[in-house]
Formats: sequence, C-alpha cells, structure tokens
Amino acid sequence: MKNAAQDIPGKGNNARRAKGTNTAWLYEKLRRAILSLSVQPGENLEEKELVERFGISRTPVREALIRLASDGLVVLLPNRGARVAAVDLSDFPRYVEAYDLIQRAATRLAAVRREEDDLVKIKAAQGRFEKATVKHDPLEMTEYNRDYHAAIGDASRNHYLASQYKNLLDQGMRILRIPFAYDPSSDDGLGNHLSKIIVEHRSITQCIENKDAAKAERCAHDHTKLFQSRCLQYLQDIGTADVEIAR
Amino acid sequence: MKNAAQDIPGKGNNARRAKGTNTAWLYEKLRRAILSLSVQPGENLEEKELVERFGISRTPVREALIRLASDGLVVLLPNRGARVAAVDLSDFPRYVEAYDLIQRAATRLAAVRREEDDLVKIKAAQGRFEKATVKHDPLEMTEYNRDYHAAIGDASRNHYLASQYKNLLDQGMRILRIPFAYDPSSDDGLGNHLSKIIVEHRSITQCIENKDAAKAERCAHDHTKLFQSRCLQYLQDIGTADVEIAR
DNA sequence: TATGTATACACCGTGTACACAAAATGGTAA
DNA sequence: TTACCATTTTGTGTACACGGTGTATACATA
Repeated sequence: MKNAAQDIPGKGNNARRAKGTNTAWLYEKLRRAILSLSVQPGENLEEKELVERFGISRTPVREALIRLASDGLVVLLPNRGARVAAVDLSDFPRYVEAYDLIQRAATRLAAVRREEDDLVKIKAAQGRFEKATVKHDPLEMTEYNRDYHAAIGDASRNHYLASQYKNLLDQGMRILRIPFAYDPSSDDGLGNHLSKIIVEHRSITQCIENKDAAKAERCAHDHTKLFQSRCLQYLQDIGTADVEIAR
Repeated sequence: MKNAAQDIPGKGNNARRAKGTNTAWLYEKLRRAILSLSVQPGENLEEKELVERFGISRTPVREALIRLASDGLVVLLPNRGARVAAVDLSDFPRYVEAYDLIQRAATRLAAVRREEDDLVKIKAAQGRFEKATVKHDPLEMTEYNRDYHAAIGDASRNHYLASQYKNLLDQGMRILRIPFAYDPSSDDGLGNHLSKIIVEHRSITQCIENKDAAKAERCAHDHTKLFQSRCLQYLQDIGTADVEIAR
C-alpha cells in the first residue's frame, strides 16, 4: 500500500523542462503508466512520492492528478490523496454496451465522411498494430489498437463523438490487455485470436475506404462482439467472474 | 475585454470555507456562471481577478479552471490564461448528431432498467421544469430540462452512457437557451413551443414508466428533432446562420 | 517631413516552488 | 474501546521566475 508508483519510469530526462510543460509532461507519463498497468488499479499515488520521483514541485503534480481524475483514470479522495481508478469487471457488460454504441456510430460516420488523410492515418495505425502482433507485445498491441480506433473516431469528423470514443478506448485499454495477453491452452489460441482481429480491422478499413457505411457499422459491431466474447472466455476460464483486477 | 467575470456573483458567503472545499466551490460557481451565460463565451478569465473576487488564493482557482477545461467549458491557453469556451454554432449539426445518438440510447435503456426511485426522480424534475415554464424563466427552464434528461441518464443504469449524456447536456445548455428564450412573432410562439416540450416530456416519462423501450427511443428522437428545428428556425429568423454567440 | 517597419524594453500574467495550516493516520496509554 | 498526541499528508497562501504582450524608440523608405 505504500509502494506507490514503484514501476513508473523515472524522470528520464533530468534537465529542467521549459516553463508550462511540467503538468502536461507528468500527465502523459502517468497516463501511460496507468493505461499500461505498470501502476496497478487501486494503487495509492502520494504527492510527495511523485514529487521526489519526477523532480518537479507539488503544484504541477496536483494539476496533473486533477486532469487524470477528469479522465476517470484516477480517483481523488478529499484530504486523502489520489489513487489509480480500480478496474471493476462487474460493470464490464455496461462498458461493452456503451462502447458498442459509440464504436458503431463512429465507424459508420467515418465511412461517410473520411477524407484521404484520414485513410492514411487509419492505415498507418493498422500497420503498426499488425507489426506489434508479430512481436507478440501486449503493450504495443493495446496501444496501437487504441490508435487505430481513435483514428477512425477522428475520421467521423464529429469531435463530440470522437472524444467520447477516445475516452471509452482509454478506459478500456486496461481491460483490452486481457484478450491481447491471455493465451488459452484451449482450442482457440492467442495467435488465432490475433489473426481474427487483424482480419476484422482490415474489413473495417476496407469499408471506410469504400464509403460503405452500413457494412462498416456491421463490422464494427462484430468487432465489439469479438472483444466481448474473448473477455468473457477469459473470465470463464479463470473461474472468477466478478473480481476486480488487482485489489 | 478586461471586465472578465463582471457578472459572476461575489463570494456571497464571505466566511472562510472548510479546507478542501474551495476548489469544488469555485468550480460549481464558475460552471453555473458559464452555463447560464452570465459570463460570456470567449470571455477572458484572469486568475488575479478571480482571486480578488472570490477571496481565495490562486491554487484553488487554477485547479477549478483545470476541471472546467476538462469539461470543455473553459479553454486554457499556455502562458496566456483561461477563457470561457466559445459556442461555435458551425458545429451545431455535429452536436445534434452526437446528442441524438446518446439521448436515444439512454432513454431506451432507462425504459428497460428503470426502478421506482428512478421514476420518482424523473417525475420530480419534470414537475420542476413545468413550473419553470409557467414562470417563463429561461434560466430555470434550461436547468430543469437538463436535470430531467440527466435523471433519465441515471435511470439507464449505465454510468458510461450517463456521464457522456450529462456532458453533452451541459455543453448544450448554452445553446438550449435559444429555444427557451426566443419568442418568435411568427405563427409558432414561445408558449406553443413550450407546450410541445411538456407534451413530449410526458410521453417520454410515460414510455419509461411503461417500460416501452422502442417507443421511448422514438419519442427521444422526436424530442431531439424538436430541439433541432427550433434552433434552426431561430437561426433562420435572425438571418445569420454562422456566427458565434457573443464573439 | 511623414509614414511604415523592426527592435528593445518594461510591464503583467502565468508556471513553479515552497512555506504554513488543517486534516487524517497511526500508535500509545488509560 | 476511547482519548490523546506525534507524524504524515493534503489544502492553501504566497514569492519569485519566465514568457508573452504592448509600447516606445530608432531606422528605413517614400
């Protein structure tokens, strides 16, 4: 309970950064640490420890924590500091419900409104994801999968939708590592699963390129179902359907 | 350009508040001021002025501004302070697009999952809204309309959806005042419009009470269209379709 | 001489660090 | 268990430094 942020990489660049960049810098650093699960859900984040670890003062630390709290990645307890938001698998069904809704809408609209440069970005992220699957790196897979769908969100050219989509993608990154890291010994191994994801990504990209809105939405929905079933399979296999990850 | 926050009510209670409440207090105060348009979109918010007006130090002021920025109500410019987010009517169509999506989903799910206490809250907000229409108070109407729909969001029992819905409702409050305050001399006066809203609210509530999901979604969609057409009518009448409200 | 443009400087507001105050925590003793 | 105190940690106030902006002055040009 006291070893907060033990695994967050140190400041890396010890040099003092330009004025006005400290808060944003720490925000990014902590955000990545949380989303990559290198700090555990529920872990305590003490201001003093963050100050010492990153060599900046308490003001930017507090401000970064407030921004993370607005994203739902951190919970602030009055007079009792901050902790990394817990991953509550009991509302996983509700998460999927919301995610499916937004993903279908965003993907459909991307097919309607995408421009050439949207397509370039989508394909670039798709390529990075596929490379990560070859390396079997769960962290990169999760990250580039997120980037791929975020690029589709941008292509919808509706920033209200896109920002909600990105928010859900972020919230989900910590769950997404399950299907990306879990290798069941059962019939349907990890490699098989990753192939399915790649095939579906290619289909979705193709629909967007062809401006086939209806099919894009169907593919997006199928993609959600694949994610959902994979997670449920994992939960079934480990036999504890209603625990939280890490406390 | 220098009279930032001229219209925000003073600190009201001059007594020093308990430790840990200042940021939240100022956040609420500024949020209401922004949503009620008593500070204009685009207006500059200087830390020094807020400090003097509200009698608290810069730290909680800065922290409140960061929270408001996360809600999209304030824009932070690096090294150049904060200003109230502009209301850009040029992406009104995109706003309605996202709003319709979420409202339909939330209202449908509320019809599926509502419990007795949800219904009580929904009806209470509905009643307050109707009372506000009698008084013809645009501020209260906007506020209670928001509360009514937020209660439906809670009844959907999906907190991802509910928080996104509330966020959109907030963003929209500054636009919503148009249909609530604008009284066209044309065929369809304000009173008539308000009656329509009340009728639609009652329909929606009835659908939720009856657990008629399909009809609830249809009514929610109709409700969005009413809002949309009213705003477009206003923009048409004033004859300037692509300006921002107050710079 | 009048006007337009570039540069230096002072002012002002924000970003950061730090000090103090209040609240919570943990431990000890009654 | 309860009350109390010491320690720790957060919330707030404030000083200082850096960066941006506006203004004044010098220079170039017509």
